[in-house]
Amino acid sequence: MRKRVNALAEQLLETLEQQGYRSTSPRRAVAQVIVNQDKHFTAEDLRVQLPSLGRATIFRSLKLLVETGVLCRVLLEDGDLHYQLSHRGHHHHLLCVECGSSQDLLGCDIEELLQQTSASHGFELSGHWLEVYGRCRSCTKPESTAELAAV
Amino acid sequence: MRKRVNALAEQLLETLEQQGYRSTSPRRAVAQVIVNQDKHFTAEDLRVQLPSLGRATIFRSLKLLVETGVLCRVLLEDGDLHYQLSHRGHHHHLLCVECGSSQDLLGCDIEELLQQTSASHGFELSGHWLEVYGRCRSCTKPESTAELAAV
DNA sequence: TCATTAAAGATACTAGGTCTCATTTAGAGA
DNA sequence: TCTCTAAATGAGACCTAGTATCTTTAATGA
Repeated sequence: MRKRVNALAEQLLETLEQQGYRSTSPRRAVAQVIVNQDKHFTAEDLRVQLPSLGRATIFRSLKLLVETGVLCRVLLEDGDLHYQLSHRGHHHHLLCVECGSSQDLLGCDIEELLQQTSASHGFELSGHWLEVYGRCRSCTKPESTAELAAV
Repeated sequence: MRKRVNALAEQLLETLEQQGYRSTSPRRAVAQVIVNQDKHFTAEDLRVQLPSLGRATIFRSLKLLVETGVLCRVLLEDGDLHYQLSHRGHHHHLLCVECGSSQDLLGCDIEELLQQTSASHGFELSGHWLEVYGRCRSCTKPESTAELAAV
């Protein structure tokens, strides 16, 4: 388990190195913490888990990881922006408003639909941002432990 | 021209009054400036145009107008959130990345598509956020004044 | 017109992020 | 392996967007 996580963290650092960035010990620490997150997180979350790193270093690392495509930003319903690992190029998220987990939205042919609709408005499409909110399978299960605890 | 704008500003204030909020002179000033904007704007934009109002008042007014549905927030490509007048309930925007203008996206059956796709992920849909970016008709026109000026 | 109470203004504070600058360090080359 | 240099770090000032608090002002119903 530990090994797999470290391997994934290694992968992030390799992505940086391939783009000419150095593999430093603060970056290794950030990568390790990021791959251990089980949901989207904020810079503050990292800061708490890495109290020995400078604040600026954390923000710089996040920015770099977003630029290199390792992380993506997710927009919460209230307008807050969080970070999470990005597994593919352009994609969208299904965000559970209850547990905060997120899945990638697959098989959604929104691009074509948007292309058509934009064209009909005389608009030359260049990009879009889509986030989908709801409750995931385990949060909708009536016999979930959360439900039982609440009763 | 002036009159029409004032009438629209009056309408915003009436919406507030109908919900039990007072029609004060700072709110009238904010409403007037808002209806004069030709694109999405920030609190800072209002502050510059209304230097005599307190900062907190501007933020309070914006918050109130968003809550009452008069304004909506638009997400820019870089993650910045701006404000703009909202003409309908739930809707999406086509944002021109060149001139900053925005149109409402009409005739986009995205809700149904998302409903289906979410369901196939075992996800109970509760909401979504969509912004579409591109270039509007006048910014794509090759003989636009902007193009000529640049040559 | 007066009393009540919402709203305003001033200002301190918070969150999230950037900038500057002196110091440290990764890693390329001798 | 040592040395050099550019890249990266850490500390902390600063910035932007927004909230909280507290005192004063003013809208409105009686």
